[in-house]
Amino acid sequence: MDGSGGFLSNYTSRLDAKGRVSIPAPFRAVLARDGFEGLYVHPSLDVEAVDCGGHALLREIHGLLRPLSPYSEERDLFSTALIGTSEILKIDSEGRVNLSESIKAYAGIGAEVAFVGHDFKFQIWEPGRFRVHLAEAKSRLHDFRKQLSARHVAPDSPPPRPHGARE
Amino acid sequence: MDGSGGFLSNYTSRLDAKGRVSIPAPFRAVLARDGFEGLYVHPSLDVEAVDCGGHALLREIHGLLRPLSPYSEERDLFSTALIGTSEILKIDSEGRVNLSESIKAYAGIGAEVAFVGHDFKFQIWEPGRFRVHLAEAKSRLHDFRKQLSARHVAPDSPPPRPHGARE
DNA sequence: TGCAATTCCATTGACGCCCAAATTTTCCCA
DNA sequence: TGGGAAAATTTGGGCGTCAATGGAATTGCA
Repeated sequence: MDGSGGFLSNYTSRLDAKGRVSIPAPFRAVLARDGFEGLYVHPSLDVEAVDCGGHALLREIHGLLRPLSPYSEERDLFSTALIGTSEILKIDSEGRVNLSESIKAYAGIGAEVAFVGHDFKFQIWEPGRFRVHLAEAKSRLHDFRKQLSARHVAPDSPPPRPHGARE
Repeated sequence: MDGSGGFLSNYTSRLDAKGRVSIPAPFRAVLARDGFEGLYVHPSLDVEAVDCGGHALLREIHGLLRPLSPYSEERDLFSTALIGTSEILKIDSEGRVNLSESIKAYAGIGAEVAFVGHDFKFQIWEPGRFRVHLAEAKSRLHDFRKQLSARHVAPDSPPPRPHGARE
């Protein structure tokens, strides 16, 4: 099912003999609503996967660049990494795309890919790498929540604060 | 009776030949009041069960992401664990859902499931695991209350040593 | 003209959707 | 307080649609 929100959940599927993969139908529904023609794609900045999306993703990218001063080195770097390596893939009438060689190389993609929802965009991973990445993400999230809860309720160990200080 | 509050009590039922389970009617009433279309589902962050709900649960999950800056590595990572593993299940006209394979795998679900109310959300468990979890929860709660009462009785004596110093 | 890439078409299987039966629960009245 | 009727819920199944996949045909390019 597909709510009215963004890209959600994850799906794995095989490339066929010609190297095509069908974008999961729920994701296609989001793209259709977004109204972008084709699929906007660029290598992800900090992981070995590719970011995909439509207008919403583009907006996010431009939002990242806008605050950077026009001729700064920083802006140049981002612009090179994001825009310079972007592609727009065609989506055939069946909802399939053909990943370019450079994309497959970057993400280490072979016979299968994993589609992973990130609300305004989704990522394409080599499934094995994704499993590792997901485990890492869960573990980090677990630590993060532990910190949060430790701060919120200190069940039976009142912080060794001298007096009755309100926080 | 079903109050006007959240998800309450627990129910167990079997999956049918097509792998469907009907959501207990009292829970459906809560969902209807919540107004969410479908059932928002996510592997629980703390236990081997799945969290289910509507807008209220969605708010909890997205609330973890909101404070993180848009294109940060941390944001990406957490959204992998949160959004990438969420699903929205369709509820048929009889109030049944079809659990995905990944959900069943995560929770170890076979032929039966237990629905457990948690106020603003409910969980789906493999019944055996739930019994174990419940037993442990009771035991932990017992210890916890013991500490509390001990503190009351001895108002100014040094606080009793906490139990399990945390996993 | 041969090769490759893209578009189009067909098959398969899964899933959503609807209808019907049976069991359980609720409520009312004797 | 017990029986029984009515309603609601839980089950089971059938059918149609859509998505995924594989192959065929057509077009463009060398």
